[in-house]
Amino acid sequence: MAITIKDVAKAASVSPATVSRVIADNPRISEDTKKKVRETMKDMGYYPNFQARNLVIQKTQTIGVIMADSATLAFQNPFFPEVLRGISSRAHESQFGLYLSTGATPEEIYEEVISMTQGKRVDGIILLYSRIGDKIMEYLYNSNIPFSVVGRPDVHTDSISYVDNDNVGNAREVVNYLIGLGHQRIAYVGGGLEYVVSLDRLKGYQKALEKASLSYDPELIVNQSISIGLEEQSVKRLMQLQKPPTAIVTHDDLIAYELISYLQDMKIDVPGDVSVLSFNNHSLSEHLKPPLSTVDISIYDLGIYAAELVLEKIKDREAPVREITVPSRLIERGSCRSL
Amino acid sequence: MAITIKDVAKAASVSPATVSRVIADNPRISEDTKKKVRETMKDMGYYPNFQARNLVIQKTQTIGVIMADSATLAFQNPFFPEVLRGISSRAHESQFGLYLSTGATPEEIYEEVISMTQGKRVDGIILLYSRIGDKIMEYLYNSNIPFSVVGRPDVHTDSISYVDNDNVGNAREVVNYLIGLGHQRIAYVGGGLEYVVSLDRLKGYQKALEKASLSYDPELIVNQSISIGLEEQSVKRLMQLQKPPTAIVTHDDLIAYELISYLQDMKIDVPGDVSVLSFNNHSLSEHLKPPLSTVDISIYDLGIYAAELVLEKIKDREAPVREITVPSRLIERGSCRSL
DNA sequence: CTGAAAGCGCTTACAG
DNA sequence: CTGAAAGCGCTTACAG
Repeated sequence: MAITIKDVAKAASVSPATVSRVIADNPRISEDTKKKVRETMKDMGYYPNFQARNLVIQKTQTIGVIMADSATLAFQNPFFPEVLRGISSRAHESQFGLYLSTGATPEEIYEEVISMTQGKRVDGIILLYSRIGDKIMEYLYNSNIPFSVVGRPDVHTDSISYVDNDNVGNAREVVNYLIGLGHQRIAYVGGGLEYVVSLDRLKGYQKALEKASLSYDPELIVNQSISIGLEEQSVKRLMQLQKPPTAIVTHDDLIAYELISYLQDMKIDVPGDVSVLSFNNHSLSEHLKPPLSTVDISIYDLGIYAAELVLEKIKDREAPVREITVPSRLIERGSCRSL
Repeated sequence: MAITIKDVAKAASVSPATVSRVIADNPRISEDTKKKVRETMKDMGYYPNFQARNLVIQKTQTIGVIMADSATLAFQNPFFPEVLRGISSRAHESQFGLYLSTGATPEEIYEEVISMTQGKRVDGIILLYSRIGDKIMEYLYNSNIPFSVVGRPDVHTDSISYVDNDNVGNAREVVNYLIGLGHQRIAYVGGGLEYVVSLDRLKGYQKALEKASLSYDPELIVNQSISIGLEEQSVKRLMQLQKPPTAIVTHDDLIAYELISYLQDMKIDVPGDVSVLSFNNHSLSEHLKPPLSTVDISIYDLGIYAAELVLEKIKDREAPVREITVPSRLIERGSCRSL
C-alpha cells in the first residue's frame, strides 16, 4: 500500500494532524517542525491522496469539459483542440485538472454530466457549445453547479456566464465586406440550426443584406448539420440556381476547402467565378491555394476565458455572472475578389 | 449538502450497508428490498459520491491521458483529437473517465503525472508519445502503475504494453513505392529525432535505399522539431542542393501542404517537378490540390488499443504485456508521379 | 505550537 | 437476507 500521512507522522514523531498542517503550510506550525516533517515526507516519497483530501474538503480541483457528441466531426474540427489548449492553460495556472466527457450520444453525455457533478468528480463544468433546448445546460442552470459556456446560451442568457464572439456582428461585417466588393448574391453555408452560433451568424447575414437593401433569398442558405460534413449535393444545388451566388460564406476553413474542391470539380474558379470567405483561420489556410480569407475568432482565448469564468464561480458561488466577448478579426487573403 | 447513503437508508428504513449493497446489486439482498431502496434513491435523487467510494475501494475508474507539451503544436496536429476520440470511445465502454494532463512543459507534466498517480487520481496512464530518454516513461516503468504507450518505447520495449504502426515497414514501403516510380533522390522531412517514430521511419527509409543500392545522403534529411513548424529555410536548402530531390516524404499532411506551398512559391510544381508523399491522411487531403498521397495510420484505432491495453493492466496487474501493431495503408492520390 | 477525536461518504468483513 | 462497526486517508474544530 502507498505511504500515508500516518506513516509520515510516525517517522517524524508528530501527529497526523501536524503533518496535515505542514502540507497546508499552516502558519501556526513552527518552522522547525515544518522542516522536519517536510524532510521525512521527501525521504519517504509521500504524496497526498486526493480522494481522501477531496472527500473531506468537498472539492476536487478539477473541471469537467463537455463537448458535443464525439460521434460527430466535432473532434475533427480544429476548434476542439485549440479551445482545449486554452482551457488547459488557464486550468493549469490554478492547479486545476481536466476531466473529459467521453459519451458518444447526447443521452450518454447527459448521464455523464449528472454523474460527474452529483458524484462530485468535478467542481465545475465547461460546456463547449451552446445548442437550442439543450438538456445539459438546463440541468446545470437548475442545479447550483458552477459552469460556463463557450457560446451564447439561448435561454437564461443573462444569468449564465459565457464567452463568445460577436457572431451577429462578425457575420454582418463579413457580408458587408462582400457587398463592398460588389457582391449581391451571397450564399451562406452554416452549421446546424440547433447551434446558437449558426443562428446568430444567420441573423447578422440577414441584417447586412437588409441594411444594403438586398433581398433575403432562402435558396442561398445551406444549413449543414455538423455531423455529416459538407454535402456535394448542396453545393451543386447552390450553383445551379437560376441566379447562382457570386460569393459564399462558410463557417469553417476546412469546410471552405471542401467546398472549393467541389467548385473546382464543377469548373468554377475561386475567386475568379465565386468568392469564398470563412471562419476559424486554420493554420493551413494561409498556405493553401487559394489562400483563404477568413475570420480569426481567437479560439484559444475562448478557452482561456471559459476556464476563467468557471473558476470564478468555483471560487465564489456568488461571483457575478459575466459574459465575455472575444474579439474577432477578418483576415483578407486571396479567396475573394471585387466584381 | 448533497444527499447521502445515510439519508436514503433512513428514508427506506434500512441500514446504509444495505443501500450500498443495493447499489452494488449484491445478490444476497432480496428483490423486495432492492426495489424499495431503488425507488427511494430515485425519489430522493441520490447519486453516489465517487470520492468516498473510490477512497474505500482504492480505485478511480479514470485513465490519465498524457500528451506532449501543449506549448508545442501537438494540439494543432490532428493526431491528437483523433487518438483521443479512440481512447474516449473505448474508455466509455468500460465506464472509465478521462483525466487530461494540462502542463505546458515537460517538467510540469512530469510533476503532474507523479501527483496524479501517487495521489490516486487515476488508475492508469496512457502516454500519447514515445520519446528517447523520457523521464515519465521511466517513472511509470519503475513504479507499478498500469500504463500503455502510443508508440514503441525505446527502452524496456519488451516489458511495456504499447500500440504502434510498423513505422520502419511503413517508411520502407513508401520509399520503395517512390523508387518504383523511378525516383532516386528522395528527401525525408521528419519530426524531431527525440521521437521514436521519427527514428523508426528514418531507419525504414535507409533500409529501402540500401536494398535498392541507392546511397544515403544526409543532406536529404530534414528533422523538423515539432515545436517550430516547418521552416521555409529547410525547404529552400533542400531544393538548392547540387542534386535536389525529385521526391519528398513528410511525416504529416499539414506539413506536406505547408511544404507544397513553399515549393509553389519557388515555382516548383507538385507533382510535376517534385513528388510529395505523407503520413496521417487528414480528412482534407483528398479535397486539396494536389490530392495528397499519404499513409493512413489508423489513428483512431491507435487510441482504441491504447485504452484497451491500459484497461487490461488495470483490471489485472499481472496481465501479460502486449504489443499491438495497427495496420497502415498507403493511399495513392495525385501528389506523386513516375519519372 | 501541537494532539486527540470526530467526521467526510462510502464499502465490507463479521456476526447473526 | 440484513445490520453494527471498522476503516479508507485525509482535515479541522476543539482543547490545552
